[in-house]
Amino acid sequence: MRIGELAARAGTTTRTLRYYETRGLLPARRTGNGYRTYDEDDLRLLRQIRTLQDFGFDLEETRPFVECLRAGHPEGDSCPASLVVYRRKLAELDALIEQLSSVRAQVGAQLARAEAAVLGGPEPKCELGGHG
Amino acid sequence: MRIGELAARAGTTTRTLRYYETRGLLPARRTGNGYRTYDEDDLRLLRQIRTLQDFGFDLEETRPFVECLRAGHPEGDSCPASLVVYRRKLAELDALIEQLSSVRAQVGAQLARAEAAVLGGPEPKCELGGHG
DNA sequence: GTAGGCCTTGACCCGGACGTCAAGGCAAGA
DNA sequence: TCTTGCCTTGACGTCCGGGTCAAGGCCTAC
Repeated sequence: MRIGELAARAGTTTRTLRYYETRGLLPARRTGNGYRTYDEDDLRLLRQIRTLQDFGFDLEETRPFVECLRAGHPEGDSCPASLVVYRRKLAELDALIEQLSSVRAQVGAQLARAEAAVLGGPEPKCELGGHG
Repeated sequence: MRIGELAARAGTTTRTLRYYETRGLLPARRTGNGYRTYDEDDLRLLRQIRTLQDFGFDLEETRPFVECLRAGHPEGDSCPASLVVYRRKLAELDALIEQLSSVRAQVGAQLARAEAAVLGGPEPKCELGGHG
């Protein structure tokens, strides 16, 4: 199939596929007139990339999965390198969620304090340890 | 004070202050020779901006707080517009945390599945299992 | 008078994942 | 033949918060 069909079947754009090719992630064969041509295996690779992208993996992080599939393994995560990426991503997610939760708590406290100030006058000035 | 001193006292850079000025967020008075000049109130505005930036607010979101202070209110969040930003940010944080938690669960499940497959699953095409 | 440190504006650079033209080639239908 | 639609490469734009020069002005100290 050509680039337009592949893009449509994967729910993405031709621009994206050309970009992946410049990154060496999804190279294409060419027909006589220079058109890119892809097969069902390429669609599979592309869907692996897209799934991981939807999870927030950046392009480089999808590479081990793509290479794993291209090497003939049944799944993109059938290789140790992919598992390494999974574990690193889990650690990143945990750290990020923790940080965001902390920020959420602080912003929530600020909002509560500011709302109280509006209602009851400018008595408390600090976010912690109220007195008086 | 001039731009270098203000930057140093706020723990930021002169480039950042000039950038804020282009955004209309922290305009500066000028001396006869064209140098920017700031006072203690500007330092206060700048610190408000930096605090919110550290929380992940983008620059535009800090504007209501800055204008609130500039209007003479005791705190940057003493104005309704600031509270609106607080609430919207809380909603964004909640949505983001929820989404990341969902992704975290899915990635965790994928990792568990892939690890199980490596240990005992069907892998006729390769011998990643190690111990057979 | 000159070295050094601060200041000015302008302009380009970074990353990530593409979007959006521009100019033209190729294939198929009416 | 002409139109339509898909394809090609190349190049620039986007978002965001600045970083990093470069060329030159201002002020002070020695």
